[in-house]
Amino acid sequence: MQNAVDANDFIELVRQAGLRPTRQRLSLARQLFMNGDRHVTAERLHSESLDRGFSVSLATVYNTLHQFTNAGLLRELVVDAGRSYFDTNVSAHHHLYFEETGELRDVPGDNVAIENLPMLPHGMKVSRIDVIIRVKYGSAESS
Amino acid sequence: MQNAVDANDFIELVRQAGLRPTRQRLSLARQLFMNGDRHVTAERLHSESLDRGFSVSLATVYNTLHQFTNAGLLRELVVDAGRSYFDTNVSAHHHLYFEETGELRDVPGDNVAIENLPMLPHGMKVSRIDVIIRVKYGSAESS
DNA sequence: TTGTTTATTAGAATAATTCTAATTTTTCTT
DNA sequence: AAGAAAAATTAGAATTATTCTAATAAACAA
Repeated sequence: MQNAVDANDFIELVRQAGLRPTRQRLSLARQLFMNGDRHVTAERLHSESLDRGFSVSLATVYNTLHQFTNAGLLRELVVDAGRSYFDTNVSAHHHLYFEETGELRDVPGDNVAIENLPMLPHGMKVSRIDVIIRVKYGSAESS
Repeated sequence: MQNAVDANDFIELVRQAGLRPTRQRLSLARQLFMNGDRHVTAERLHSESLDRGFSVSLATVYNTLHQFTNAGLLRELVVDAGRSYFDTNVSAHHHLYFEETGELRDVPGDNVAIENLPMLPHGMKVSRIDVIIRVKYGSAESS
């Protein structure tokens, strides 16, 4: 177990987000960022924590997810009403959403071109562009 | 008031959606489709109805919005967690979302090109592509 | 340490939506 | 037009995701 990833490896990450490296935040950071990209809900992250034997309140999970999002470590993602996903991949990219299973998969950002952005009202800027390609079971043809 | 639009003008629309043309559905259809394109929430449509002196239950508003959506008369649209909008424009198009005000505006569909769709798993088809361009107050540059 | 600031927590509160079971309306059959 | 059957509407309860509250605990600076 010499070089297993442990929560302390995330102290700097959390500090640089302007947050105190508490046990909870470190543990959640580890769960989020230890492996590759993830799309996770608050509930899921919470129960995952409990399963791993790390007790944290749901309120803290929500707080942490929002703080990480504000710090640019996560991106919030809404695919269907009444449920937020948090994506650990914050680079420009889009999403493939499997309607039946609820699975969410990344699509490289350069696959999608926004051609003629409409005129934005004066003083407005684009803060983000979300593209969600919804797929479902069925034979050929896009709807 | 010879040719004011009244709810009966929507009998055929509702029938063709495979639904009985009840007072409630006709009145809601009128509110939704009488004027140009709209982006409306259930709560809004409900209170608008009451204001117009037409009493309908919130449950019926929800039922009707979903039935119209299933019939292809509306398109459901999720821009932020925990709130659905229903769009009376069901042709291919996208959205501009003003983060501060919550305003939602249509963008013609041909302004956005999806270049290299990733390989879809066998037997899957695209059911819809949602593009939301989020804008906020600020000087120039996209994020 | 000791005090001050910031986090965490359990549980209550809120908000949007869905469900339930009773009543009313619409439609179909005659 | 009446009666029966099917479908729709309703009030209010229930559910779900999320946020709030105010009390306790942990982190940091002096």
